[in-house]
Amino acid sequence: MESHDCVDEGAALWDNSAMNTTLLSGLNPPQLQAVTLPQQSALILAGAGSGKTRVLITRIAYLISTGAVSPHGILAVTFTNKAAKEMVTRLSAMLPVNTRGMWIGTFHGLCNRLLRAHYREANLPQAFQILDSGDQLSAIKRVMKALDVNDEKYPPRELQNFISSSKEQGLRAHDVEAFDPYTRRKVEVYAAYDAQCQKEGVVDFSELLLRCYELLSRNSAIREHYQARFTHILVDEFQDTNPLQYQWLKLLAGKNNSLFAVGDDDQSIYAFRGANVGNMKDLLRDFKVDAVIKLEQNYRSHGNILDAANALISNNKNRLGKNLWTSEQGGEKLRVMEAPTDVEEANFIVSEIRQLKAEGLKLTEMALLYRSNAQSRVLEHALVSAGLSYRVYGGLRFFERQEIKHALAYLRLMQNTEDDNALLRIINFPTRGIGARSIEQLQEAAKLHGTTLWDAAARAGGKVTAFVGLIEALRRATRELPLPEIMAHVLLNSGLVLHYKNETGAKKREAEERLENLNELVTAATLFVHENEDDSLTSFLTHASLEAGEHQAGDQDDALHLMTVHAAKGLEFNAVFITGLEEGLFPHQNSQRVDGGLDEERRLMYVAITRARRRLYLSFAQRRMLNGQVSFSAPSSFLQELPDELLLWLSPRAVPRNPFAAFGYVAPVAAPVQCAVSDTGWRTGQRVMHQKFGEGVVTGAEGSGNDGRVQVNFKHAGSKWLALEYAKLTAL
DNA sequence: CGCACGTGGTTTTTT
DNA sequence: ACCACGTGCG
Repeated sequence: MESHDCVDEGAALWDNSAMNTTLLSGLNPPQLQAVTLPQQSALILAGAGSGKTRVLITRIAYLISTGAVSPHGILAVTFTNKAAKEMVTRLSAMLPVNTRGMWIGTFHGLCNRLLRAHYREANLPQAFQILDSGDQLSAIKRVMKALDVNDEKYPPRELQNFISSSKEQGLRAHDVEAFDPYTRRKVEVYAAYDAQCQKEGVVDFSELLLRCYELLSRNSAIREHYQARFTHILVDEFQDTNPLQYQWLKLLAGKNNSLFAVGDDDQSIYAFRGANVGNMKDLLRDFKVDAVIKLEQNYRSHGNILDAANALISNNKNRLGKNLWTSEQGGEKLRVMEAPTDVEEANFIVSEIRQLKAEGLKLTEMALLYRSNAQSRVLEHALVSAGLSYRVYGGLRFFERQEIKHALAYLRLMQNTEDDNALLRIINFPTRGIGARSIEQLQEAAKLHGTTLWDAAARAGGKVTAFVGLIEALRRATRELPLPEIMAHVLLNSGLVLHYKNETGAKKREAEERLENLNELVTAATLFVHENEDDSLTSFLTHASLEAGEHQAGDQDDALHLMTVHAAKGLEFNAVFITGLEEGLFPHQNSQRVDGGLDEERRLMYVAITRARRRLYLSFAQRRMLNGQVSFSAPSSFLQELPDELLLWLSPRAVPRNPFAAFGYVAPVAAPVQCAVSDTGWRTGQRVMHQKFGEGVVTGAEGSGNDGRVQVNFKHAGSKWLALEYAKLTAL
């Protein structure tokens, strides 16, 4: 990613002293300091584009090449499989030793590895299966049904959230404080859910971490073994760790090991899923870190882009403090466009893309970013009409597709008959005449005898018996086969392939795609066998759950990148379009409800801006289709936070400078106004004063004249609808 | 059993 | 506007 990588030089690599020069050349002073730090815990505050991944990898290479540690003693943790893979690849290019002794992986991957190695001590079956969030949700629904929980009062999704976030805080059901009946009921479901998972031999994602944490904290022999082994623990994207992950790291680090954490508090954009930036400050305290190293030189963006990013982020409170700079001063100004509608915004973007393309910039070098997925629609439409190829990132992943999940469920059930989730998924898919009624009977029988559904099915009759026979036949026939052949056999003999082949009419196309995916599944299995030593079925199923897989074709085409700002973190492009910069959309209106929500939105904007290397477009629309209705919004307040002199307006300037910005006043986020066809004389975005409620911003209006009413978001009193007949409002 | 229609929700997401 | 999910009918 960073341009100057220092690899090769054949023989020199084998010579320690020569190698270090090769390794270390091209590092700037703080980077060098970070890489060559003596054994101690450290926090590397690494700004966007400052070479943080490079530092992390070079640090490992340095430690090994100087003999400070053998590969055996390295534990490197990331959040995504992609990051872990990149680390392994770059490291093996840099080091002549093999990377095998090192443990490099995601939190979940590493915990899985530990739990497999010590499954008895962790009280798990050897071949325990991993539930993805979809599986987890259906498991929760089953528990709720069994406990007769009202799913209107307790939406399953909310329970899922409750359980996951409790686990991420390190709390078991009995640890959760419940003072009201509502919470007590949720705790009950939590406890029953965990019991069900235990019985069925499955674990969800957060369970992997919590169970592993408990294993290490309760079993001193195992803990001490790994503490003695992993003398150097390195963590990427540390700002994204949740409390449990941090506790896990602390446990492994013990008293003597060093924790080398790399992160950027300004790029913390995952608080909504439990990430705790506070871990950075805790780290300083808990590990008595005396040297915080800041990587502030940016190798990615031109000066103007960086200045804009710095200006924006300086509005945030509670930063650890960091200011990016670059030797690439100046560059182009940021281009700002106000369009009347979302459609015209998209058309403008298309014409700019065409222009850039004509100038020789590849489509892959451009990215279209937006705050929410729904926004891609209009953009896609414009791109299709213009004949520009693009790829939307995010969305359904390979192993999450329905047909793939069905196929894997057969394998899971064959391997572990206790897996009720898997059984329920396929007992009647393809349909074999086992209806809801029969399934209910099975569940009752299982409950009555305290057995699994499989055992109940074995004792049932008729069509259920045939199903049990099918699974057993599949198991028998594939016992001795290699993985890809098991896969192919199951696909053909389960009736899955036939089912999709028989599809006609409207569903034909869809079925064809599903068949292709099933084919791809055999390919994936073949690939897996080639790439992994452990080519067992269990191992493949784990791979499927833990690595839902980007498994999409078309990477080689010259296609534009479309994605949410979240998905863009860690990437960079020559030209970036940040779209939909409207108050209520970006910053998103919902962020208002959350403590620190606006700051997180601002960090998100910071991430978006810093993706651009040379050219950055900022665009917004006065009016757009939102949730099936036309809504009107004011320009994003973030635009006001960017210095005037860095902006090049391609449309007449629409954003007034905020005279209060200097005093730290930030207007509340206004919701996009729906159906704002009104004649009240008040325009959304207008700042107003009310005698009782004080200062606020008009966020909506309807009706006309004194019969109308306006919605005002007050700085202190919150959002209110006011009838104009009575309310005395003055414009500010 | 399978389809048709109705209903509710709609920020961001990795494992 | 659109999608995912659930219920009720043929």
